[in-house]
Amino acid sequence: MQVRTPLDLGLIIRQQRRHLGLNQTDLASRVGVGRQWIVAIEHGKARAELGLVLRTLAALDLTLAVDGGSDTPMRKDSSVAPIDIDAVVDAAKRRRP
Amino acid sequence: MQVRTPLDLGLIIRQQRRHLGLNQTDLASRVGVGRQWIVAIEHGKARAELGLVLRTLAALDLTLAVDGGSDTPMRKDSSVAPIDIDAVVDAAKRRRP
DNA sequence: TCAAAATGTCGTCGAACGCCGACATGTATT
DNA sequence: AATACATGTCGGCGTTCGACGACATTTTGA
Repeated sequence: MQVRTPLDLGLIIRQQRRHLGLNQTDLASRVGVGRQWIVAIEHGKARAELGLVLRTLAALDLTLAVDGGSDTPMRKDSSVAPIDIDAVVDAAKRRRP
Repeated sequence: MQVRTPLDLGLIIRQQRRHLGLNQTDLASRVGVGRQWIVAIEHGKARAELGLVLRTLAALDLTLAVDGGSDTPMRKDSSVAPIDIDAVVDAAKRRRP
């Protein structure tokens, strides 16, 4: 499921919470936040703490993933290995000798 | 790329920022936050605002996705359509008549 | 229908946010 | 070596968070 806005996240959380048969109070104590925080996040609170959000997803057995950019690089030229030279040089440069 | 902790997110952001050839100041103004916020998030700040995080990912052309739970259900019995009865009933119940 | 449970909202409070400007250090380009 | 740029860190400031308790409003179940 795609997540573009805080509300997207909130709807997913609510759906999964109900899917697991939990009420807001249950989930709140499981995550370690106040019940009111659950209410807020499910309503798409934009200024919620990142850490609490991640803990909430974990408590609901949901996995978060980021894709795009350097992951799944352009497969147009399939002959050469998908190595990002810039990234390699970059990484090598900032390694402590 | 999997995201389990705020630091995971920070490392992905940093990598993608460099991949796009941006410095922290560039990214900050692109997202609409202070440069210090970029510094913090790349270091795994747990209490960062969700909304700013999402805007940052969008600014970096990264996509966020949630999977698990009711999404990608068990494909063992491939004959029947992958409909979650509970979810359907649940949705129908809370529709305004 | 009625009572219990779930959900949404209010106000108070200490703590932390994110912004800004200014340094300090590191890095690279000449 | 010297300069310019990138990154990390500090303190001050106004704003907002999230916890908590209490209450209002659905929603559920017998």
